[in-house]
Amino acid sequence: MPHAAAATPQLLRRVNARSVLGVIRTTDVATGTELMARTGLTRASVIAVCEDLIRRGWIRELEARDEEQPGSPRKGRPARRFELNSGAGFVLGLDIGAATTTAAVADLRGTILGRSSESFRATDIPAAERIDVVDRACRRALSAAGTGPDKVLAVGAGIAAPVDRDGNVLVTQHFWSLFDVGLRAALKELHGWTVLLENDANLAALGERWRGSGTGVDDLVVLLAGERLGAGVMESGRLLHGRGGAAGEMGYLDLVEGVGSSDGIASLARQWSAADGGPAAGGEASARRVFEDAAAGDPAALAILARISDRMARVIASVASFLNPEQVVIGGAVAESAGVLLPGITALLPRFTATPPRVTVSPLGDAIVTVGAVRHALDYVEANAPELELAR
Amino acid sequence: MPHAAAATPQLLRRVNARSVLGVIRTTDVATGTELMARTGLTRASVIAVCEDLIRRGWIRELEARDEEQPGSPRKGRPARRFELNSGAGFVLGLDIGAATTTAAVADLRGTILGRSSESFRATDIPAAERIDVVDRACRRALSAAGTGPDKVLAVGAGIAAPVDRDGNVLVTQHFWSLFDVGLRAALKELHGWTVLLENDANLAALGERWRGSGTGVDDLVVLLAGERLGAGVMESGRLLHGRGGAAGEMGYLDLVEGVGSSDGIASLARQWSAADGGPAAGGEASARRVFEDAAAGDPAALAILARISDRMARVIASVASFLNPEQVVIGGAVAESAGVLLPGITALLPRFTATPPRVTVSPLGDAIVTVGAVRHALDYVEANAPELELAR
DNA sequence: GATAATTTAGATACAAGCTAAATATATTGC
DNA sequence: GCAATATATTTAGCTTGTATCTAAATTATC
Repeated sequence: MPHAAAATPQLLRRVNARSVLGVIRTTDVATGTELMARTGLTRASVIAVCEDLIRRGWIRELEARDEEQPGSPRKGRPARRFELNSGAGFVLGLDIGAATTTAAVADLRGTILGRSSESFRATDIPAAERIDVVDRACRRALSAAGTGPDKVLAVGAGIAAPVDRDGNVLVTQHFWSLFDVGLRAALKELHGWTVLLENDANLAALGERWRGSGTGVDDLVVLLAGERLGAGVMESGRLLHGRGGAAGEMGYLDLVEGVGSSDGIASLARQWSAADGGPAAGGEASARRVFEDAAAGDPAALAILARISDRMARVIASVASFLNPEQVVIGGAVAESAGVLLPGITALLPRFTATPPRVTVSPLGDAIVTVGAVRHALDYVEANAPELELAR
Repeated sequence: MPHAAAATPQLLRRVNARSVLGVIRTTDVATGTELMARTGLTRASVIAVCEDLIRRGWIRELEARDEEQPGSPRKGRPARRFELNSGAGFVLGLDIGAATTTAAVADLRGTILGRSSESFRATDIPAAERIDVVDRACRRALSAAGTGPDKVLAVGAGIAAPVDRDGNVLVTQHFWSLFDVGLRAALKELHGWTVLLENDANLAALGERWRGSGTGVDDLVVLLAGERLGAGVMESGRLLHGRGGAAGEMGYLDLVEGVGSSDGIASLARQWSAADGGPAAGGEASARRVFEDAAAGDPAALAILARISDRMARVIASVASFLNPEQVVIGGAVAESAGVLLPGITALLPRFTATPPRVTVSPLGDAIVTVGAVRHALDYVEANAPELELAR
């Protein structure tokens, strides 16, 4: 029996409050008149909503201004001015990798105020120790941001494993299974935080659409292309998960001609330069070395980059053919270097797909997942504001 | 400037009316008390909403019952009983193929009451003639259903071309470009109908989720697998379109090992049986013949089916790997015959993907697209009820 | 066959939230 | 100082909801 929630008059206030808050979030300061124009509400309603929001701590009213606003030589009675109380709460964005966890703290505007990275002692440490390291990264980032754990409204966390729509980790991979219930329960108990787990490539897509090269693109694919290829897919502005959260996994590349594996750019550069008798295989720097050598004009390195371009073109084309995104962004550790590949990839695409997307490289660098995690947490906060309790 | 619509008190009635109508749609008859239980509204509100809906023609009140209801030996004051006025309006579902157009008429419950197919004189006839044929199919289907054009609330129409979220046809393909503006404008002018264009595979997915083997599955892929492979993809209960509506196109199969083209099952069966020196290539019946021969134990035919199974397993695996659907349905002209392929496909899947979906065959046969088109039109009607005007 | 129990209907009171219109209040410019 | 202007505030009224009480219709029981 679907017991739908009845729409009571209070629903109107919730809807309108969210709408007003949405406008205030996107402007520096807003007057009542501006809010009327942008929400379609009458002044009485706008004021009532604003007073509500002030009481709940989400916005605040500015005092009479002394200095002249340059852009607004106004006459008439001065308007009441409202602004977002951006420090009323904070969110955490986590990038939990195999070796390192990075935490970022942002205010309600999404301004990142603090960061901290902590490395794990080893890759096979027990879950409790792992959670401890994550917690330490969070605390340090909060300190750096000048705030504390009780001000955190939500935590977005990215891991390199399939995560379904409800934030549950697909348990086929032992390594990450510890994080599913464990992390959420631990941080809930320690600080009362709500943890929103997501796949790292999915968060990268959120981040890229928010503050990367795909701003405002509704049909966007982000390829994390460092060691192993993984995709975060947004269609019509929504993340794709699939039944068990494994959407964006690229195992099918094993079967694609001219590709054959889901190895990433750094991995390929290393393999192929080793095969060429280049720098010893396994070297951390050898991938970067290939790009440097190519920049210096080394023919062997250039040949490797051409092979990588061909391969990436096939990968991107296969995705573009089936999902028809407007844009594909290459992100991850190699994003900076990958810029030189773009002309080659773009030129090859029409050979492999009838619907070639725009291809760009992420400007977010290492922060791509944490930025996305922050966005994910903010999405949650914004969806639940202003009912969400700020004070604690 | 996003001029959001203000939430006025009338919004509540709209929301609640939709919710009440949704319950009535899924039950045969509903009493006030049942509606209270399932909507969470109070009796006063339920009655007010129902009276509204009666006035607008969407539901009607049943008279006092004479006969005993078997399942309900009730005491107490008899309840008022409401039911959907399922004949208050109708929808059309069209399957517009290259050779033939089929129209289906359904009432508000989705019961299909009439069908009609009309063939085109040739494939290169002018747009006006083509639209004429479509119109004739519509009129005949409406007659068969015992209703008329003025009772049509919406028309869902499927074509074998990419259609974007707004119902615009990707103009790369000349053949279909005529249908974009032309069909919509013509039917609007002739009858005042609202035409909702969609890709045929997408409609097949809607149909399959509604009344096929994928009922209620949120992450569902339907493969139209007759002549050319095309996919309709639902993720989280929503259709995927991509930027230009080309999502679900399978051109990437050209690059997949062991596949190499997006030829469908019937096409492959014909090709391979001709190569074997089987029935002359091009014969309409030769595809079916392969399945018949295989059923009779013919080794050559069995070998062809094994090859087809391997190929389909690779196709399904590639999709499953990237989108992680819960289920993949094989539909289209060959769906009936394809049942024998299922064990083979299912057995091969784990070799090609870590996330093998359930694979089934569509029970909807030729009607798969029209059923989906009806569902598409009903979705529109239900989303706009009860504001949508019934009388004309 | 009258009475009690039960179930639903209908009526009344009231609260939340919105609009609309009239009135009041600061500020600028002359 | 006064008009013009832009905004704020107040008041009345509408829609829609909930909650509560009373009335009506039917079945079960004595």
